[in-house]
Amino acid sequence: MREREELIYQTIAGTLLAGRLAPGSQLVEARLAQIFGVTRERVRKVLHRLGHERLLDVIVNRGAFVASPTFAEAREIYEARRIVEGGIAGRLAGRLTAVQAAALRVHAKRELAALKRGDRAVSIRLSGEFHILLAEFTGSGFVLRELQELVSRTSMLVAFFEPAAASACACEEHGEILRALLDTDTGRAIKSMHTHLSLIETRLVPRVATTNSIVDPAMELRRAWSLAAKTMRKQRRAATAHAR
Amino acid sequence: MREREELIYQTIAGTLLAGRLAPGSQLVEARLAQIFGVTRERVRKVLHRLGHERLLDVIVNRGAFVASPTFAEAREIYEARRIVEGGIAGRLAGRLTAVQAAALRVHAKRELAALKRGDRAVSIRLSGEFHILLAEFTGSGFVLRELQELVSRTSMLVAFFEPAAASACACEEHGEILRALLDTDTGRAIKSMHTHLSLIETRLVPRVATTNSIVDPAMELRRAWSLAAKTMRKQRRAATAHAR
DNA sequence: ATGTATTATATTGTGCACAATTTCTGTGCG
DNA sequence: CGCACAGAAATTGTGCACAATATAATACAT
Repeated sequence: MREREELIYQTIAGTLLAGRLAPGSQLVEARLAQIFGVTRERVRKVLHRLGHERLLDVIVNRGAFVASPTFAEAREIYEARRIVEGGIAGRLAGRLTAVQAAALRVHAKRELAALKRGDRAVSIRLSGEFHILLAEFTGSGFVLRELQELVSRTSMLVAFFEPAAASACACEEHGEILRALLDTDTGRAIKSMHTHLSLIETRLVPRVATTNSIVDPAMELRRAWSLAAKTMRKQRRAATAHAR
Repeated sequence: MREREELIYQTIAGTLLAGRLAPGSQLVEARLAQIFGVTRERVRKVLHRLGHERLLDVIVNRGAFVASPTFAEAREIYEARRIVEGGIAGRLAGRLTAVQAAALRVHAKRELAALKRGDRAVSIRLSGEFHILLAEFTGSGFVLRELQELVSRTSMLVAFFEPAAASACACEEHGEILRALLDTDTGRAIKSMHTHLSLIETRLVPRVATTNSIVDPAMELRRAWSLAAKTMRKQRRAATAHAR
């Protein structure tokens, strides 16, 4: 029962992060409970957790709604990232271990490969992981968690504000950041990180509450859930098969 | 009812941050519910929230326990602060508005005054607020929240690891940071922030699970609660008096 | 006496029924 | 037609009783 709750969380969070849910639409507890086959209290807990993490707006006596980020909020997120990732870059410059540097080089190579063969989905994912990787290398669990939250919210933003056509991730900038980090010039490392984030930010285009897709949120979640349940069964089968 | 829950949260959090509760001791839901005069569910919610903010360790099926920070964790917190406050300093250097600079100068003066007249309690509080103030001036709500959490956890640490005698806050260092921020030399600003935090860190002294005070947590909370209730009544009286 | 199984106790976790609140809907009135 | 208002419907919030779990105490065997 405990792991099912976690799976529900992952399902909703994933759907949210992918931008498949129309901003502002309500997630009704009873409805979701029915879909996921649990009691309302379980769903309720998950929704409040997502509210705490700012992926949902939960309003007392009214319910949980898909966060509808404003353009101003988007800029604030990027400013926050400049600050904390600037801090990360400053702390990491000239201090990377050999294995860390190697890992980053490998990662950059994979990014380039994905970009070249035009695999947009993988490209986006890897591009985000580069930043997470840097956070990991600070050795601070706190910083890592914070950056994960920031990156999560960033992906919601790009889902709403980024024209699908663009997003040809500025992969070379990661290379520049890496090079700066290997040097001992902290100022340069920080600066390259700042300009990188600012460049990403400029790709966002403001728009006025465009109804992305007015599909029923419940519908979309049902789909995601059946998918998750299927893969879970598959994994479980594989696990039992491996057990004997 | 809603505001009472908030008051309970504030009471427990405050007592925790002041280090008045022995690390590792359990906060039993039923007991607290009785003390605060609410149902167990209300207390339960507050405890889980405090767990999410890492002021309590909540373990499933076992309960909520006062976090007992290890020395290693303490060092991790300070490292995290170096990273994010380094980022803040780097972002703020040479960008402070006139009013911000003035506010910081006033604050520094108040710190010095408190230190000179030996008011330790105020001195500690102001010393923490200096950092919060800087976070505010970034204009990023996200960064502010993060730093508040870090500062909260720092005050728990000093309560456990700092010899009461010391803590003669290195107030002059704040002055140096301020001066560096007014300059446009970002490198210097970051460096002074780093050294400041490192100096604070060295004041902590490791010790092996010293039982600070083995008072019953419930006892201490009861005291804090009666105090909070009293001040609340006073405020309410004042408010109604003002209303007519 | 010591280690182990077993019951007892204390504490947390959960489903459910109902209360409180908000939103929707229709109706009457100007 | 617009607007205020009452009632209905939908939705969230909460207390309670009981289930699940972990810890302590006890009995028992070696």
